[in-house]
Amino acid sequence: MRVDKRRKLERAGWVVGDAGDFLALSPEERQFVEVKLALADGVRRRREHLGLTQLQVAERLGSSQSRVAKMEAADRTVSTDLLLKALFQLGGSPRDVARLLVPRVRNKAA
Amino acid sequence: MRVDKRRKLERAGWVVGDAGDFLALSPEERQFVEVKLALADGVRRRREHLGLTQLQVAERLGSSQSRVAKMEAADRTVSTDLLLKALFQLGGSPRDVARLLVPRVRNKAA
DNA sequence: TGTGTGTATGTCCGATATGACATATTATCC
DNA sequence: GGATAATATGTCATATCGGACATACACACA
Repeated sequence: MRVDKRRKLERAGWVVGDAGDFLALSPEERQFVEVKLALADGVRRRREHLGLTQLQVAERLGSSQSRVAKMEAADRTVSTDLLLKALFQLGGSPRDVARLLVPRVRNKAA
Repeated sequence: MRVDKRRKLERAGWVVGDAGDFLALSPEERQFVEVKLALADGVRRRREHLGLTQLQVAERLGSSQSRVAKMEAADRTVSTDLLLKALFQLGGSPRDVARLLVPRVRNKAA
């Protein structure tokens, strides 16, 4: 696992093997986290693509800036439901979501 | 919209235009429901493919038969988090999830 | 340095999801 | 019909989520 990804996980509050070098997550948990991170990235990318601030997105979602920040950080307290709803509210489609989950040719970045 | 799909939505508890003929959902809500139904179908298909009963799946998930039934029915009270976790616990991958979301060539059924 | 703008983090309380249980429905076999 | 197994539905107590707010941090620009 790359270091930046590890950092991201840690900041998101997931329990990481302290001394060692790898996650103490079961394969299933790892996949779930992977999905959540992908959706979170999708939200951020979509927001930046639209040239919006977190505050503007929050208003559009009927939420708050802090929650949007947490969405993008894949915080433990945000559900995939919330991430999906945010993505759709920002113009995404189920197909877009599917693309986020599959690193195929790597979506035209950022 | 096909009738069977409509039925499915209704049974799942989503508000459907009573007299009329179509959903009173915004496009975003519709997309979200679409995703949820796809995941729910995925759970059922995966369970059946494994030849398990809802009770057996429940034990594997540390949940209950009723909850599994609700998952497969895309009940309002089940989150996409739960559906995703169930799919992974049943051997699915993020890639599988992506496939569920895109009706491309229609996954080899059942 | 100070001011402004955007983002991150921590906490609280009301809202929703979850496992558990009871009970109903459906299907199959005798 | 009765009996059994699988699935569906309704409710409840507790756990988790979500919006709101305060506040911290980061980075400009003057």
